Amino acid sequence: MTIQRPRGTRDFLPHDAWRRRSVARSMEGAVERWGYQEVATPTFEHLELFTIKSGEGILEEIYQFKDKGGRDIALRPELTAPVMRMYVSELQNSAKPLRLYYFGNCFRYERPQKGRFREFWQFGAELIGGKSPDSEAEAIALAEDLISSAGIDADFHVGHLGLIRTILGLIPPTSRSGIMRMIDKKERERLAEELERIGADHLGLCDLIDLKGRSALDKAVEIARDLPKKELKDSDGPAETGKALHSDSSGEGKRSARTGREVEAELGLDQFQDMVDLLDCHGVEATIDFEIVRGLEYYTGTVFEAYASGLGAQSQICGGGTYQLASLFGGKEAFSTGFGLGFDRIMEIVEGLAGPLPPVVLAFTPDVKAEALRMARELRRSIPIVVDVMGRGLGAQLKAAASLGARHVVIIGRKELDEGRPVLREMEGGDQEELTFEELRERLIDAYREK
RNA sequence: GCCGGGAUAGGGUAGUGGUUAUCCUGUGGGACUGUGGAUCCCUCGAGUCGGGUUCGAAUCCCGGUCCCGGCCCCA
Repeated sequence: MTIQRPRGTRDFLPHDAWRRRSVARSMEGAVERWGYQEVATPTFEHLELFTIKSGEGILEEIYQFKDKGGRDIALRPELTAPVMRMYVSELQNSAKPLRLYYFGNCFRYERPQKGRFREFWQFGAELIGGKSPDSEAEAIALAEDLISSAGIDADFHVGHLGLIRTILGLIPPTSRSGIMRMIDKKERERLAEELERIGADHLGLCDLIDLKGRSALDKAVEIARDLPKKELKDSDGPAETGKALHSDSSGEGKRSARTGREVEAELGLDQFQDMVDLLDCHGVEATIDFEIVRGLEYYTGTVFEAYASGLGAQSQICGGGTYQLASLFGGKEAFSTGFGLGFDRIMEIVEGLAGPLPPVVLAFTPDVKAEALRMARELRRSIPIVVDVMGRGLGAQLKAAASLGARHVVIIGRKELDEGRPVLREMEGGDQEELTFEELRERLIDAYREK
């Protein structure tokens, strides 16, 4: 009986590995043209790093264990927290903003299904050190560039959490997470019923998350302006108004005295407007969509997601937003915008990639093996060269070359060596010619360039 | 964690309780120690695992594992 792979893991055969590396290289090339630098963090971290950020609830989906020193260790379930941990401990004093990217495997103990595995790869970037419409727009434009560099079309949806958080602040805390879930799950009817039940149906939440596209922002601004006048109808008690607003302290009286414009600014909607305009300058088409909430864990402003065109429910391939995590890990507060790309899902969509180029085979008669190996060594400085290790005769070597898919075979025997003119054989068609070593080398290099 | 469908050589498959498990492809070798994918011959290689029923199980039953699809979840 053979040993199986652990559930939810995959082997990548040469063709798959080549495709993945090829796409990863395209994305790396693209992200580096934006001036981002690669970073790498450990595959495992202290468990605490992830529970601080995401809460104890994630424990059951984390691969964790005690090491031999009794430490609680976790295989990383994502890469934002490790990168921010690294930032806090080693990069806090570098010039801002910091532009970092990463590509690495992550682990989650989940039920595998289409596009979801227990070991999966994330490609992501973080722009650390500023909370400006400019940096948010850059992050989104970068994400868009990465996805298209993989040869994929995606629809971008951008949203903003300021207003939703404020409205949620008017809702009894016990109802909030349920409401959030319904928004996230797009359970519109249940959401409406629930809002009505708790007397919050007049706050504009349903209207807000229905807002899509160009006019969405104006309408959101209207909702925001009306909001201060509103209180919960017959609710069980006063909700913790304003608590969800990230500027921590504002009394009720002061709040309601504000003008609509101030409220709008405080919610960040004006900045969001700027960001959307900048996206235009970046040449990115994105749909404004206040339904994007991304779980609301620690995102503070703009949030965004991307969906691959032409796929169904599994189509989300990117998610990100603006957050403040540095202080959680003991650093000075720093706003950052980042995103992660689901590399495996992208690979499921990518098509039209060729495979690796087959090598050139150097075939030789057994009596000149030593000379053949020397020649192979020379050629290998420029081109992939394969020589027989099975002790096969010349005919069998050619047969093997054919099944490797080789397009060229160099043939040498005593005669070719004596004349100093190896034979180059075109496998397709069977043309052969005798060349000097230098001519041979040039010819092969050219042939390799073309493809 | 839940529901459903699966699992037979490396890949693809046939086989409804009965000798030695079918075929294709593939691997290695040979015909063929100076010219390829053809042909022929030989070889290698399999019923997911564990229990049960039975004189006898790839086949029927139970459980585990893994895969596929869906639910939950998705930082």
